[in-house]
Amino acid sequence: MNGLSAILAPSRFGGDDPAPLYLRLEGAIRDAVAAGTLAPGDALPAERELAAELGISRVTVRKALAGLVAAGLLVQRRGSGTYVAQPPRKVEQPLTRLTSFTEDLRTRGYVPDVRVLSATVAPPTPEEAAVLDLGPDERVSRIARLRLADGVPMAIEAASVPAVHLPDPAAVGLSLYAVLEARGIRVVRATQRLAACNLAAAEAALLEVPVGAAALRIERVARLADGRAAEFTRSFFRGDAYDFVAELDIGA
Amino acid sequence: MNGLSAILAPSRFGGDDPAPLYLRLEGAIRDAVAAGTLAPGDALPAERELAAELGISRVTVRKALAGLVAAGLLVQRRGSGTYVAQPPRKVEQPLTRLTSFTEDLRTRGYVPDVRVLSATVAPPTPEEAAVLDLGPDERVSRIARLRLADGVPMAIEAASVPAVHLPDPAAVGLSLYAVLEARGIRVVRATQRLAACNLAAAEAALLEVPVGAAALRIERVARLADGRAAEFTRSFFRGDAYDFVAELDIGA
DNA sequence: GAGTGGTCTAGACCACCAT
DNA sequence: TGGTGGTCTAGACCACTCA
Repeated sequence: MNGLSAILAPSRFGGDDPAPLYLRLEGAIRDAVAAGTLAPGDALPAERELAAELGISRVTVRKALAGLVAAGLLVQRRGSGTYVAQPPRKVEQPLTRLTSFTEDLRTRGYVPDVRVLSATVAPPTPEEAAVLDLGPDERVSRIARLRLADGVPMAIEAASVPAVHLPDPAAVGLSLYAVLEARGIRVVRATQRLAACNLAAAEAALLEVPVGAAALRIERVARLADGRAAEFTRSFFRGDAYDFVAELDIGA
Repeated sequence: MNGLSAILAPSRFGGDDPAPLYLRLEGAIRDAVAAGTLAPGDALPAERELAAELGISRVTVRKALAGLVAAGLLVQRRGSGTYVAQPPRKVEQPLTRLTSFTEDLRTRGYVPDVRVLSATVAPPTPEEAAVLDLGPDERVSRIARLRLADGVPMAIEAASVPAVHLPDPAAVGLSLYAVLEARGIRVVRATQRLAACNLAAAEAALLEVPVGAAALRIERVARLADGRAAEFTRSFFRGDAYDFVAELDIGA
């Protein structure tokens, strides 16, 4: 017997609230987490136990839990149980400077790390050809990396660079710009597009968040002093772990 | 009889794919939309019909559809049916200038509109008191608005301003800054924090997107020339409808 | 009134994790 | 081995939409 169900029960249950059962259960658990009755790391009663004690079906309990897992409030581990999630530390990043991810994290006291997911050379996709201004007979080097802070996945970065600038993408470790710089390629400015999206299964798995979790999708085109595009990068930053900060001036 | 089920069936069904049924159905529908077999606005077969023709249960069909609704690929209308979503036009906004939402939209060819959700004067919350540097005996004016472009909800804006600057929040229509300016209050710069989040039920309903849809949460603190904070605004921008663009210079 | 999605149930089997 | 979450079923009732 676990007393938690008893704690959850009175708050929104039993009344003649017309809201769906699963939403009432969701709200009750949200309240318990907000009130501290359920602390990060705490295990919830098993689904079957919750269902039995609340007198509702397990499917309904699962629907409530699914909503909270999608919201990042709970974590479910198969074979183990359901737990209150640890709220991650937020990382801040300035939006108006072209900074090194690695240095950025280090100066903020995190231990940066990177995992190279893939490194290939291939003909450009139509999108790459258009953005990087490449002919169909030229080639692009692609490097996909997973960025971590203190061991926690923070972002996926997939960069495309004309192969003439980066013949060996596998040589890239922490910093793409360091490798480019060593070859005399200096990026001086970039245009960044930023939007929110729900993560698909593949990206969610890499970032260790539930499918559908919110992320920032950032597309960056970096250019040389002469205006030629030298890099196209698409990144996915975990929405629950990253804050971007911008200083704005008054517009015209 | 609707031929769509027959079209969906062969692509990933029937094989001994070990993936869960609902994920296979999700993939099949994704493929059909990507291939154009299902075009935006098209109605899908009814849930019961899909279940019957595919020989699976309606609960499983619903789980697959729920994933695609959360991803923004489908729209469900109670009593009517399930439809392929219309991909919305994306609005671009520069991130490095403090611009007027209304003017911004107008110059881009949209018809801007606003709905005032609430306008109140009240004692500050602890958060407002800290950010706006208010004493507990001072008061804040709050104005919550829904921004629309061509009639489509784009963003929710909840602004808090010291009441001495804005005695009558109900007087604010399209532009908060215009009202402030008329009283001689000139905002000259702002700090903006930007993160991705999954929308809760209340915000999702206002923006007419499914619960859990990705949004940009932007918190802005605007300041006067003397550095005093004059405005604190928290906004939620639809992730599927808004792109923020920033020009970056090379960092130190 | 017929059809649709929204909710809910009771029960089943599986894969996985812990002990 | 026993408990956990993950998947799936067949059937039910409701509220809503649309003709």
